[in-house]
Amino acid sequence: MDPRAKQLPADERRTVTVAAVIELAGSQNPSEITTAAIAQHMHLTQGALFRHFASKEAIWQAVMEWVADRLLARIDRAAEGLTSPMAALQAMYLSHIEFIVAHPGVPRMMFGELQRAESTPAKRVAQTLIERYAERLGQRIEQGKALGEMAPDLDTQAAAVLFIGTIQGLVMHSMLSGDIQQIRTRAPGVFALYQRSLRGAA
Amino acid sequence: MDPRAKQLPADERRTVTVAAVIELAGSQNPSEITTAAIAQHMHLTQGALFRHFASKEAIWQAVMEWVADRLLARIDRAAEGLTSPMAALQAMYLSHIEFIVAHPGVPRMMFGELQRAESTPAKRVAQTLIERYAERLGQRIEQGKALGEMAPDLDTQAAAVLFIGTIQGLVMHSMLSGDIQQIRTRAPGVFALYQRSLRGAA
DNA sequence: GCGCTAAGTTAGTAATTACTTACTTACTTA
DNA sequence: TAAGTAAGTAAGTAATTACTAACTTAGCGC
Repeated sequence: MDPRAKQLPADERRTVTVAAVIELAGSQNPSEITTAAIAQHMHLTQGALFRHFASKEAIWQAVMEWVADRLLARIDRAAEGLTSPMAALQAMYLSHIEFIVAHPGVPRMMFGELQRAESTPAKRVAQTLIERYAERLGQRIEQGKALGEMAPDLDTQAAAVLFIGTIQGLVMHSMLSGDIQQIRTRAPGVFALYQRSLRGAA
Repeated sequence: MDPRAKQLPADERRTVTVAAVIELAGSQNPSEITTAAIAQHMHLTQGALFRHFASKEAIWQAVMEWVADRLLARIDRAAEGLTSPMAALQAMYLSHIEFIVAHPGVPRMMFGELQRAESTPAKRVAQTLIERYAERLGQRIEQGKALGEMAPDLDTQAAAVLFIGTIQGLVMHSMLSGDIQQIRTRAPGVFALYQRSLRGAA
């Protein structure tokens, strides 16, 4: 049934490894993912992993880089060409939600990495990701104020923090219910509220 | 300097152990806290811990119970006697922020527990805590709608999710900056936005 | 088809970790 | 003060984990 792993060129094997970790993180605590579990999930022996990665930490770094690249590309593509800053924020929000539904392990890995005390390479990648993300949010919010779509007295940084909190709240909720799909049905309602907070007081 | 631990009665020793874990979680990844580290932090040998707790899991359960009791008591006390639902939410919010500043390890532990795949006793306590928390939020929001302080068409559950997200966003932000105190200065701005979203559209 | 190299396997190792147990010390109370 | 008990110590153990090294096998260029 599981005769033996097909041989793959090194870069492909690395790609597949990253995918395996992302998948595993969807169903178990990322900090408890062992190299043995990763290898097993790929139908490979544990030792083979170390032909392609110098250490477990290097695997995590590759995983976080994959996440950073894909997520930023995704929200950029979603907001591309949208002149309305509010519409752009909404598009970024919804594409982020879809990303999480497709890869439920991602928010868990992100939080897990940021939690670390030491500054590992993987943690630094996660930090840079959020910084870049916040930059993009800040730009759109500033635009929104300039164009009159958002309240002129809006606290840009608070609005960026709340945007991320919006998603975090949904993630928290889905972890409680255990059903990731729920995040999709709850998302619009939460964003509607967020939108109101940007528009200004009554 | 550190001659030997003073002997303590069992219940006091358990209390001190919980405090030690909470403290440790403030400066390191909760999932990496070992029983040896806990014991060392209390100036005790590792073996002594198991005189008072059947297992490490039992320690975590006690810790989460401590958190649940204190946090719920704190937000209840803060909102007590406030007739305005909006003012009550704000009081709960601010007292929660103060709780986090006093015990920065708590949100990390909460998230870490909820992340677990298996249903451990500690995880169940964390789940119950959030459920109770959400209940209280829901009550106040419903009151706010009934009294006209909040938009009548407000999505109660979305508002509760966003409330928690509000705090989660601040926690995320503080984990990035590495400075927990920042959460205190950023908190009012974020709550101001949240408040706007409850009041209703322009 | 031959030979070289990249990829995978197998069976380790050292370090760490939760937990145990036999013994010792401190405290209480009769 | 003597005895009993609760609390703490010291030195383990078995299991797990990341990583290694000696070997086997697959696949590609000539």
